[in-house]
Amino acid sequence: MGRSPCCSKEGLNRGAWTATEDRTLTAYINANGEGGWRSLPKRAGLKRCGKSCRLRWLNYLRPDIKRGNISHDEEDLIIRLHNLLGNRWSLIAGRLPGRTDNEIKNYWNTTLIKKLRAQRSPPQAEHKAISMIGTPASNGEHKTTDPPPSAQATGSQHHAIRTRAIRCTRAIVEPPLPPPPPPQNLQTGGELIEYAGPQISNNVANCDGQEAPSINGDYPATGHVPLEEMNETTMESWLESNYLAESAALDLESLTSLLEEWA
DNA sequence: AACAGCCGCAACCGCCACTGT
DNA sequence: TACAGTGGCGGTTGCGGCTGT
Repeated sequence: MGRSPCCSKEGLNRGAWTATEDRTLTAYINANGEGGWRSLPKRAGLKRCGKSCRLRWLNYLRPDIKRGNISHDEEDLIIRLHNLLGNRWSLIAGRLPGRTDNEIKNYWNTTLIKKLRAQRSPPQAEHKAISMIGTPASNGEHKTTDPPPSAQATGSQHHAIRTRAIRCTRAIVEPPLPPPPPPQNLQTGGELIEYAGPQISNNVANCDGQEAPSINGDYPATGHVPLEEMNETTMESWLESNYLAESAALDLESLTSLLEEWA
């Protein structure tokens, strides 16, 4: 690959993790908690890069990980969220409890791309299908002049949000977050998606230092939106009616901020 | 049975934002 | 303000299993 390593790899194990390494890492994190990834390998007695430990824990060892068998509803949600957010896998994963960004990214790049490309095979349906698999954020602000592979394949025209998630953690006032109200399920086409919605406190600044829309712990009270009807438009209106009724017009930027708050 | 090609997924990488000094 | 350290993200790679010949 020819890239310089992010940290010294001398004497470090690489490649697939062994069961022993997994046990060591799990035991250490169970005893000491997450964090301090750079120094964790030394403290835990692992010959691994800290980044590698973090990735292994987050993508594989975490106890709440749900692996394999992505359901039809989950798949549908991934497609719709991707249509809205682009390749912001961590945000998408945040809407799918137990799923990791890496898993969703892999699933998208392997399974969904092909599936959706196959769907668009009829020429008349091409435009519609293209809009489903577009990468809006990538189109808008991709770092290079070359469009990303998915955009090359699709050439979609979408709202550009951002390619990378920007962490907005500045809280002007940081009251302890009350526990969220009991989850309210969003009715989907035949199944229920557990609502893992916002835990947004008052007076949280957005990226511009302005106060974010006041949500004040209000949670969805209306509008069971069948998943099959959920698209960019219905999702916006659903979000607007349920979260932003008191705020000014919802634009995609604020929607993105909202979704980031959820994550 | 042996080989080649394909595919899925775990892991690695560089980049960037955030935080503390 | 500048800088270094750290954490997190998305893109990419390559290994290993599976399938077809």
